Amino acid sequence: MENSTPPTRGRGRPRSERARQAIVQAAGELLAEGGMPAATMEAIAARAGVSKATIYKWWPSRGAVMLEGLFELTRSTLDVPEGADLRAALKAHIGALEALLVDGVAGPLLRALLAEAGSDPAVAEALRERWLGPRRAIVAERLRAAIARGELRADTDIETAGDQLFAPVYYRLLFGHAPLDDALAGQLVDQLLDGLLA
Amino acid sequence: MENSTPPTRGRGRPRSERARQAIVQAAGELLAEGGMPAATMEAIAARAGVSKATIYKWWPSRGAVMLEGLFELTRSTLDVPEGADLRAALKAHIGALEALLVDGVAGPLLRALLAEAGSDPAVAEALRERWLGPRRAIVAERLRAAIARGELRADTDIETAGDQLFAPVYYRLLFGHAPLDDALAGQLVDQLLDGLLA
Amino acid sequence: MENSTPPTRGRGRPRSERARQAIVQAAGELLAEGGMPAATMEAIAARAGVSKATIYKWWPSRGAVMLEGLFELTRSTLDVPEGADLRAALKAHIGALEALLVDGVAGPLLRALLAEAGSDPAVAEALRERWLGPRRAIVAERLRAAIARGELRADTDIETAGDQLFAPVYYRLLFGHAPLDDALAGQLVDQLLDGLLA
Amino acid sequence: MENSTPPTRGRGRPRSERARQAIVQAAGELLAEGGMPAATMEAIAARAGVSKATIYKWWPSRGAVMLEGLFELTRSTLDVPEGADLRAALKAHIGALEALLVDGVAGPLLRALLAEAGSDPAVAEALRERWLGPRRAIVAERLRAAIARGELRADTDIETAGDQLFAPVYYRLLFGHAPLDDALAGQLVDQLLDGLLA
DNA sequence: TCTTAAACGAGACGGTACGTCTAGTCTTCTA
DNA sequence: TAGAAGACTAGACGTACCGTCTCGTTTAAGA
Repeated sequence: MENSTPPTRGRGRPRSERARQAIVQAAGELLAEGGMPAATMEAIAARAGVSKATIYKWWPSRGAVMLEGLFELTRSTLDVPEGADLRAALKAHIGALEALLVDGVAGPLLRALLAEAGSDPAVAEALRERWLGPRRAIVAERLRAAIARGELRADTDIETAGDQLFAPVYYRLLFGHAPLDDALAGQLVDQLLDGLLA
Repeated sequence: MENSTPPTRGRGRPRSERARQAIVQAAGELLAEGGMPAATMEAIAARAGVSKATIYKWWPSRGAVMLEGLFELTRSTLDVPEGADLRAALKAHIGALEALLVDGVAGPLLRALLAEAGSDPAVAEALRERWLGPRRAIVAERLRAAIARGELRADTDIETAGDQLFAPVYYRLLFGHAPLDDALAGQLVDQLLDGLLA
Repeated sequence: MENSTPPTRGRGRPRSERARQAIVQAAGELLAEGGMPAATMEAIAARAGVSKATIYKWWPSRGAVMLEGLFELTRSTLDVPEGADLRAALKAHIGALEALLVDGVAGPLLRALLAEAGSDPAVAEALRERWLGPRRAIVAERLRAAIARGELRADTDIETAGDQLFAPVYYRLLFGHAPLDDALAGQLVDQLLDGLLA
Repeated sequence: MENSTPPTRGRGRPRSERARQAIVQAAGELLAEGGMPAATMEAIAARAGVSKATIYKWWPSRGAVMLEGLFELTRSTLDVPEGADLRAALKAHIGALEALLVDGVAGPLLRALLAEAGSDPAVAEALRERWLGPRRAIVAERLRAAIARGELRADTDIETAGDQLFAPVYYRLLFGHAPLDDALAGQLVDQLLDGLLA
């Protein structure tokens, strides 16, 4: 009878979970300390106490390491406040995204990944699939439900509405022309729902 | 007031305008062809038929070269449609930005510069001062006038409104999750002005 | 006196003779095919269908594996033609050495070992003890007997005479400036015994 | 009119003679200190205060660097004692070769090069052309003259005679089974010229 | 027959050198 | 004196092999 445990426990020495974590963490630390140019493979390996070959064995590029770092950091940040009303729920989502990006390494990490995405389609794809997609899906679902309830206009373009709620957060992160503060989420939601017209 | 003396004509051989243009153009071409990793200083110098030292003599970094490339490409794209009404004027502005980014090298150029901005504050500053600032100022002025006319609500946050109009364009450029098409400008303006509420 | 207990037969699985042979043979094949740089431990293990750890368990270094390869190849090449006269016996010895080195892997093997001997005294020692020594001893004995018989001059330096008979074979093997052919053995012996003087 | 100075003084920065010497010297020192495994490209570059790229720019391999080192060390060791009689001249030649190899780095250098010659035909060729050839040519000429004078037998094989004079020196260098001392040269010449027969 | 223990294959690990590439700087000649 | 050519130092790149280390498996001796 077949063994049902899935990962097909191989014969050789198993992959070191300790090494995996040390690599991902070292990458994040270096990025936070010295920006993208400091997070070289060489430095990551040295900081993690790991051989470069070990990194290349499990990740095809620096971008891939950082992707894993980003997803590890933000594994449990998609919890959706179920009961809240639409306005509060949207503000909560945007506020959570801001909180995620404004401190810690997630902000620099995401900036580095957007840079890599320019020349590495795999990184771009992963960002869309695993970062952007889930967040947009939650909000899209909320908006769709609100339209169905008659709370929002029927001709609302959900894609674009999502952009208008989330895009400013990335925009301010990247250009740095305005702060990512508490007021932002409120203004984004209120202005979009109520409209600017007098 | 403009300085009329042609910038301190020194003793020796004057700076070659031919070289300047060749460098900036070569940088743009390489970026368009092979993305950021192809636009090395070495490759730019070779393509432009120029010595690397000449590039370093006039620009402090690759980012600075690309900044000049971006500004050269988009020198005359801030012409504002004076007479139009608010709605049309905003759509025209957003549409012009989309057109600028969607074809040619301005899109990749801007992505590269946002990456560099992460580790080079001078690039970040230049982007804010010379790219973002003028565009935001024009729209901010429009919005301010509309508020004064009583056309828009008095409590409108102009900064945030500008973000909600422009940020989605960069957002789609960087993540590539949705197209930068003609419909976008219209949806952005209409949804923001009218609001989403039924 | 020989120990008669077959080397402390322990409890566990006995050493695999099949593995030993596969390793030594693989090393020789790889050396013959791609020279020294091809005969890596990794490649030997792969070719032999053996784990690297198994090699390191029984040999301390690559040099040691190759030593065993050399001695295995040449186990029974010291048979001495008893009855022949001095001149014929010496020619037979040199000819046998040439034959050994000129085809098969013994030549490249010996070259590799001489290289290793430069940085590994154990290899140098083993080469002297087990390769050079026995061959020189046989010839030295022959020469000593001939001196005793009055056939050779009493002031002959046996060490140096041995060198003059054997060294040219290695010399041509290593530098490749002249062939290791049949004529060589005859010329070496005749010129040394008869002298060059007219 | 063409410039007659041969090396076509180019436009750019000229090759640094200081770097060339430092590299060759560092290679020799490292070889002397730690044998072949210590003379890595990395270590040579570090010791010479030179970038690895500079080494690879001028030499295709470590073997090529060492070849240049050997030839530099032994540039002026082919001076032939013209007037001496045959016996004395041969002893002088062999003694000079011994002196060259017995101290300093020439011995280890030559051993390293013979190892490389096994897998790099260019090194083998260079050794034959520039190391072995000149030395053998001088002795061959001497022997040829002696035959013409009737001092040596007419049927002497000059190639083989050269081997019998020189090969033992390399043989002892490589195997280390007997010293490279002053007596050797005398014995080699006397035994070969006079023959071993009583 | 069952236990025990050594040797085995597979293969991941930390380390180190490889040869290549790019960044910037420096030196020389030419325009 | 600017510019082109090109050699220079510095250091990261991704690859390969080293020798060591866990694993799970195999094989025979001893209980």
